[in-house]
Amino acid sequence: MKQQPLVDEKIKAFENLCRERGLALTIQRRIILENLSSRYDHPTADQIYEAVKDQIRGVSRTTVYRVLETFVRLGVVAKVSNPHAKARFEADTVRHHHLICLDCNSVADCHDGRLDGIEVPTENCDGFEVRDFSIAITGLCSSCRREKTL
Amino acid sequence: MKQQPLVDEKIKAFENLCRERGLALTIQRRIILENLSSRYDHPTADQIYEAVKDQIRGVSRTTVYRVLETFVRLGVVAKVSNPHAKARFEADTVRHHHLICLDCNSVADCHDGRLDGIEVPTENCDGFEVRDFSIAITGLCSSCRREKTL
DNA sequence: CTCCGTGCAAAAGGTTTGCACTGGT
DNA sequence: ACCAGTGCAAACCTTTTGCACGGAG
Repeated sequence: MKQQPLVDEKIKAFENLCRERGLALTIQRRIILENLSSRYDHPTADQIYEAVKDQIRGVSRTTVYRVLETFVRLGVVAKVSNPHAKARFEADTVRHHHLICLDCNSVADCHDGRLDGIEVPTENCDGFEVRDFSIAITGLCSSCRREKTL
Repeated sequence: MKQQPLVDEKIKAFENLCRERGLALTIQRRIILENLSSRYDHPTADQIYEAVKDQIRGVSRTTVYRVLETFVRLGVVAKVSNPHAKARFEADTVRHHHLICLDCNSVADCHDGRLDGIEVPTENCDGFEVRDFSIAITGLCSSCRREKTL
């Protein structure tokens, strides 16, 4: 689990954002953000639903989808690109990259300073205005690698 | 449109692959590959279906999905990661990167030599075995940018 | 001639939408 | 008290699957 302080910060920042914009700080939003902030994996909407349904009496899958969509729109969480159908989410908004396993489809984070300095062509590509970038590294995660050699 | 020679090469390579592996070179496979190889965008399975259904009498959506899956398995085309639900495909197998528009969700290619030299940490990340990588650059494409300033 | 590949229809997810109610501000 | 946010159910859309037929090797 991530350090509690990080989760608290995230929640606090979101509380402020809600106040600023007059958004309702509902139990659903709070617990979903709390859950997503405290995990390392990149859960799908459904996995988040499974995780929070015991904490929020009678929460619906629909709400999870809507809350996540709101978070994405606010820039509080990110939708992770991956080559599979399901959308995956993460609360880490610091620039980092993703290790995507070709075998088990898991998505792991990779914070590596060496990759931060990469210069993305800002002007060259047909007038495209660069906002951010992320590297998707595909390969085999350690556990799938282990299985292969067995 | 891409230069015709590129399409021809792609088809020829696929013909050889079929011969080698004893795969059937059906009209469906040929026309779908021809279509995907000749376009610059990153069409969804459905967009390809729309494009080829007039050329292949009575083709079914199912076939398009299955043919694309076959191509991906053979490494002839790639499934592009993007932060939206639908899978997108491309026939360009040379390493390159993607410009993803936050506004219109379009995916454009970016071949930039400066990005080819990037050293991805091969050993650091928890025993992950790196196979390949691709950079997803998010921002605004030129036409969406133009609209915004209007 | 033999199967692989296809078409059809139906199922299986994942995600979105309309509407009425409820809880946060 | 007002209205954004939620729950429910149903719709929607993409993708997958089972089965029988037909065409490529």
